[in-house]
Amino acid sequence: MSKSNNVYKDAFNRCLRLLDETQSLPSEPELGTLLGVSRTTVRSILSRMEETGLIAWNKRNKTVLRTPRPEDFFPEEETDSLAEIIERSFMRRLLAGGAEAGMQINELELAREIGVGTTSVREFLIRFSRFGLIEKRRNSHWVLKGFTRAFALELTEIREMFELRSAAAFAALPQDSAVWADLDRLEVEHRQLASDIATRFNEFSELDERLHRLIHRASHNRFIVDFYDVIAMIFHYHYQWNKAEERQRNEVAIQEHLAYIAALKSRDPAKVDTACRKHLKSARQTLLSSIPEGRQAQPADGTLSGTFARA
Amino acid sequence: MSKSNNVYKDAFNRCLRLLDETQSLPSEPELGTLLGVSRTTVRSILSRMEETGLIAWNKRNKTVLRTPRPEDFFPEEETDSLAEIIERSFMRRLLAGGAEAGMQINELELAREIGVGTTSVREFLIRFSRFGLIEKRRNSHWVLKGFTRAFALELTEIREMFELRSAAAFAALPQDSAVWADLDRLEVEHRQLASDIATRFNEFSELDERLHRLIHRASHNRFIVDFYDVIAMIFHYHYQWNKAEERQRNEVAIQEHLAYIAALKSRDPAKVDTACRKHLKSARQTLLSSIPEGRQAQPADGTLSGTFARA
DNA sequence: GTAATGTCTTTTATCGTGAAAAAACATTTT
DNA sequence: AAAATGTTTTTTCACGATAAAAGACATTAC
Repeated sequence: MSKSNNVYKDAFNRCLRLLDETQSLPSEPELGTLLGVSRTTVRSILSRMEETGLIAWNKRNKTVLRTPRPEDFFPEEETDSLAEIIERSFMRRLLAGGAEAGMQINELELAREIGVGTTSVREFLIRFSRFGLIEKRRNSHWVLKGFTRAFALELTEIREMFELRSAAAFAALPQDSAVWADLDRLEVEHRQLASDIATRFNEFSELDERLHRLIHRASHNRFIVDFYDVIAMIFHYHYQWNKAEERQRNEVAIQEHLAYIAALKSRDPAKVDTACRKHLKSARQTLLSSIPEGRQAQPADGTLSGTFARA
Repeated sequence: MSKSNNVYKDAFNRCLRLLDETQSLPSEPELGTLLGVSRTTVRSILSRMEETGLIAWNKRNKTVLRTPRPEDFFPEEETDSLAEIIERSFMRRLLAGGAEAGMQINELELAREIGVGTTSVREFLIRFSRFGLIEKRRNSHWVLKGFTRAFALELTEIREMFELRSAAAFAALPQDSAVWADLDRLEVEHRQLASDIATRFNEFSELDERLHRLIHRASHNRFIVDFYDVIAMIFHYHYQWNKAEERQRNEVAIQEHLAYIAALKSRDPAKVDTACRKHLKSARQTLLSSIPEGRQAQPADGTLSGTFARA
């Protein structure tokens, strides 16, 4: 097996959702742009849609024949890229416990357990190393540094430095900048979510990321913008892992965001600074409270995953 | 060819230099630690040394028979790791000109031109991407962002933020911390270099890196420490590229370093801040002055290297 | 009995290979 | 002639295979 066709399958599924809305599909290049894939992939999608009787396809004519049924879709798990599969699998092991700082990471074993080639695992580890959780020993294995309290403190220290600076830069942006419209839109979405908090509290993390990324972008500094990838990754898995009091936490965070947004709109540096600090402080608390003081919990079944071995 | 034995060759050369100093070599594990390689490699080295008549080897007895001759050494170019070869080759292309922002990077072509497999090039690009000079398009090629003025400004902005914080943390370190001895040692080396500047000015960049790394380590923050890799990489190639006024620049920098060291030793936050700012400001000037305003120069022979292609 | 050497096993680093996907080129349609 | 479709070429992605290097285990020496 050389390469999975997840790009095609994922784009196919997304294209199926498009069928609901129109009677005929646009041109091949247009579809390619829409789905973010090449024309080659678009044509594979169209071929299959024709075969399964979803559309009639003759050159420029792509007429929708019927609404897609559940069985037309490829299974969700077949649409993930290898990198996503490896990341999820790796993070599960990391957070599931038994993964103590100093343990060795075995590429070959990780690859075997996930059922992928070693090259993909190696490339994942290299990419992942920038998050500061693992480290490579020259011509040898990787070492796990652990998702510890120290890690969280180091991460938040940088985050606070970067976000205070970005927020200040944001507030100083000219009135006619497009960001103010983006901010208004985010404010509306925050208010909607706040009023619907009882049922939609789990939608907060996506909104959170969008607001912070918008603010960070005002720094116009690629290192600051890129660093948000580290934060986003950590918070993504942290949210999945720590569901305790999720609703209440998010409710508080939404209010802090609204205050933060108001401060930004005031364009008063002092107010921005205060609101930003307040929110970052509680974000840090949330993250820290989810990390046990000493070490990670042991796995439920009492066995150690083979991926991480004691040094 | 699956893997070059550069680890062995490099360790062999380093071991040869050890022969000058002693009549007999230490135990295998000891040698391994000394050279930073495994016993397997140590034994290969000893085997060859025995074969070429450099030593007599019988179990624990490793007697030196003769001083190594130039022809005993492996050629320098055979001791580089693939990663180093690829990095040098890539940076040469990048800095040699003709590499404008927005150009595409072709993995396959790069691999062919350097004469290595695509896997190694891919891994290099992934590792290199954290420097912020290239960016990956999803399921597609890499894009060159270019070694531009904007890049230098973004880099120095972060550097200044991090170093001011690290320097403050450094000055606050307890008197009995080991770093003060390290700092004293560096001060001595700076004074020695200053008095010998006429002949040894090119040794400054190594000293520069050591001082800044020592200071950054005081932050106790892995992201700050790791970020120095970006700075070190840029300055490394920048120094190789821009030799104009090198001696004078280094002379000035040494004096700034001495003032900076004195400020740190005074442990007065205000003095540290002033000295640090002053040095960072001139470092930024030096870097910026080497980057042409508009774009990189065109290659001398008028042809475009195939590695980078217009978008 | 500790620490070395000798031997065997496992892991890492790198390549060539082949399918998926992108990109380039050629042809047709409007 | 601009923009689509049809066709071919190139590049990316991922794998298995193999030599280098590390690591583990067994044996010997002090």
